[in-house]
Amino acid sequence: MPERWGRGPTKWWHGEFRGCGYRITIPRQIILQVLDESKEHLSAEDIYLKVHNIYPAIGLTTVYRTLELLINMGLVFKFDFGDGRARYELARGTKEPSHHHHLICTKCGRIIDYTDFVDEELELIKKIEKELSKKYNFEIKNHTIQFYGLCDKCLDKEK
Amino acid sequence: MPERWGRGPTKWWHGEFRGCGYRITIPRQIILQVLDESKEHLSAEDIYLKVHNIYPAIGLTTVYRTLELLINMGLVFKFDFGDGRARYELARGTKEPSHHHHLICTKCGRIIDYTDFVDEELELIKKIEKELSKKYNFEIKNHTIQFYGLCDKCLDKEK
DNA sequence: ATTTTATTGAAAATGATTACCATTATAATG
DNA sequence: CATTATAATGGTAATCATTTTCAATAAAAT
Repeated sequence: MPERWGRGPTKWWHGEFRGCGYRITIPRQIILQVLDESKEHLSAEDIYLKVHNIYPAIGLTTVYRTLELLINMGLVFKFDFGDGRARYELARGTKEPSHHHHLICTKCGRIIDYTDFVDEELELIKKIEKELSKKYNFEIKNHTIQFYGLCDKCLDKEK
Repeated sequence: MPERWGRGPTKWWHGEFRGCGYRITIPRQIILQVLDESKEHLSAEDIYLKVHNIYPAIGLTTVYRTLELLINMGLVFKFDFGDGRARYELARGTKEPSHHHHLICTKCGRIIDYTDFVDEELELIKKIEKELSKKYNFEIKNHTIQFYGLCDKCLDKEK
């Protein structure tokens, strides 16, 4: 759904920004573009490097600051895979609805996204979400299911 | 099951240590004691402070080192709730089998352990684990289910 | 075009975790 | 029990991701 709002590079999230009283700036546009173009779980530095390729004047500080803003707006999710750096991902990717279920190798840090059992999982998750948010009066915005262990390569190396 | 292996402070994990060629030292004993006596999700510093109360000569470095050792031995699990500090927990508590399913408030960092739906969840988790480990040749050692959002107190404050 | 004020970027500060290294303590051996 | 080899320790310094600070800049309202 590109360019639905008139000519020029007007994007879907412009309205969200204006609605919150935030300004639309070049760094913010490019950071969102980078997030939108990558499916991977990007660290702040990953994002910084990609952004830097497009527009070198943008600093790492701005990347962190913008990510925090986007998280508060609900446009970005932050993940922690236990390797000391956070990962960021567009909440509502322009592609399919995101599914944050991972296999994480505790040795090499590899992250495998699996999409098996999506239906069964989401059914259970939805049910749990409903009950828990009622019981604990908790507003659930996101969830993760992570399996930790050793990937095939690291299992081989152990022998 | 206290003191089953003769007199003196012989613990269940002594065998595990000797089997791996590791020495049994005072810091290690106290760190394990502290972990065993707390149910909470302790940070390294939490553990350090508790350990320090029992035996002040033990340093923070040793706490970190010992935790890493215990993780590699499979006796301790490390968690990351996204607040910048890792949390540690005995894998096989002397109490009930541990269940790492949490509600995490992204505003104040509060962590709620819920034990609802345990049976349903574990049934699905077990099934998924079986299939995924086969499909990806991945040795699964642990898993987490986390829901992120706003807790009741932080919801109140928003108004 | 001017003005207000949010946003930015560089550098410094912070906080958790890790590396270094000389000292100490465990446990194997005589 | 004394000796010895070496694993383990603890304090300090280093590292790395993330935040804070602050003067300069740019967005958008006027």
